[in-house]
Amino acid sequence: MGRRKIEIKMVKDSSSRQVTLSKRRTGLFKKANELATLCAVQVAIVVFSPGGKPYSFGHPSVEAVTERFLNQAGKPKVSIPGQVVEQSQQDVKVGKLNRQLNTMLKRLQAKTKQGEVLREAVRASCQELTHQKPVNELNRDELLEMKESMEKLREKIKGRVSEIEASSSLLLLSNIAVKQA
Amino acid sequence: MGRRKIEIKMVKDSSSRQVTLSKRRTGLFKKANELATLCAVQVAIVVFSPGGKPYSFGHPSVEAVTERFLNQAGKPKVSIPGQVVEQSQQDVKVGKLNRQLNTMLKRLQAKTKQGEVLREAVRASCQELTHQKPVNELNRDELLEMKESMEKLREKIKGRVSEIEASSSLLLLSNIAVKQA
DNA sequence: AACTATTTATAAGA
DNA sequence: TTCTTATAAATAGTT
Repeated sequence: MGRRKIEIKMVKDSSSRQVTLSKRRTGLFKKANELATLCAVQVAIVVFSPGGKPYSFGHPSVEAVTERFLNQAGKPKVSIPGQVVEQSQQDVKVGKLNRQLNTMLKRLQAKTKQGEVLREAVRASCQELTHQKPVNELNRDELLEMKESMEKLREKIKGRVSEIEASSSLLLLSNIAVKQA
Repeated sequence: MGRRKIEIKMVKDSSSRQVTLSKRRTGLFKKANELATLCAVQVAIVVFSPGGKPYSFGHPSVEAVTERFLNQAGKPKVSIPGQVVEQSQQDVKVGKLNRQLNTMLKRLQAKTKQGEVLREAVRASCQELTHQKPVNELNRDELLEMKESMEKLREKIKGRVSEIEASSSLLLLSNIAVKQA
């Protein structure tokens, strides 16, 4: 689309590669925005440059769309207790089940990494609060706001712990079932 | 880009909206593929149609790119204990800290949803194993493979629980620090 | 960043 | 849906 036709191969010159990236990234995001508007769809795009810089576009947000995708991608197609199931779903192959378990494992590994980031953030926040930004330098409203944020976060984390413990128990059960065989 | 110029507004006619979606989605994915090839970058696109159908393009994969994005998006820019910090980092505004806490909260909410999907998957797997696919219909290798998968998964979940508990304790500390003010 | 000559994407129509 | 084609839009090479 320009002065001459180009082959779709990696652009060798690093400098022009960056120019191409910048131009085409802009074009891609514009197209995505048009698609979202014209067709009333959700769209998310994430691009990582070779240097590791992230660029993203999302409607309504990258997080909303990608989480939705990740969640439904892992949603098992096997039957759920208490729900009516079709015959085709009852014929699920064992291999499929195994793939699902592996998918869950991968997701959990990702979450473990996220957990490390989170913990580090909390540590940093704590450090910041107690050593780098003396508490008496904050005004009353800022303190209250921060306190609320932290309390909410703590509640969420507590809830998450019990959820995970419940999952863990179920896994123990299924593990025992296999051992009995 | 066609017979005539169109405004970038939602296409009213449902039928032509679907045609537009189909054509433009194809175009968008093609562009993304070209970008990945020409510029040696990672790209992921996710589109959800109004009906909820997901369409995606990823290089090397949607999962790899979106997980990377989600993991690094929350990485705190505040100082980390035990590391050398630059002066500019020590001047972090309290508002920034608060935004980071809010970001963490959002991420946790997303994880909570994921946890529900996971737990349901485990339930379904257990059900499948004990009721729908009698264990004696599986061969020895299949059983061993499944058992291993489950044990790995259980270990990961246990690890995650202790991580979260650690975070929880730190949060309690920081909460107390605020209260003292 | 701007500027165009071209290529590419695509809106309508079949 | 798929194809055709006139036209709008994107962009490669250049300044």
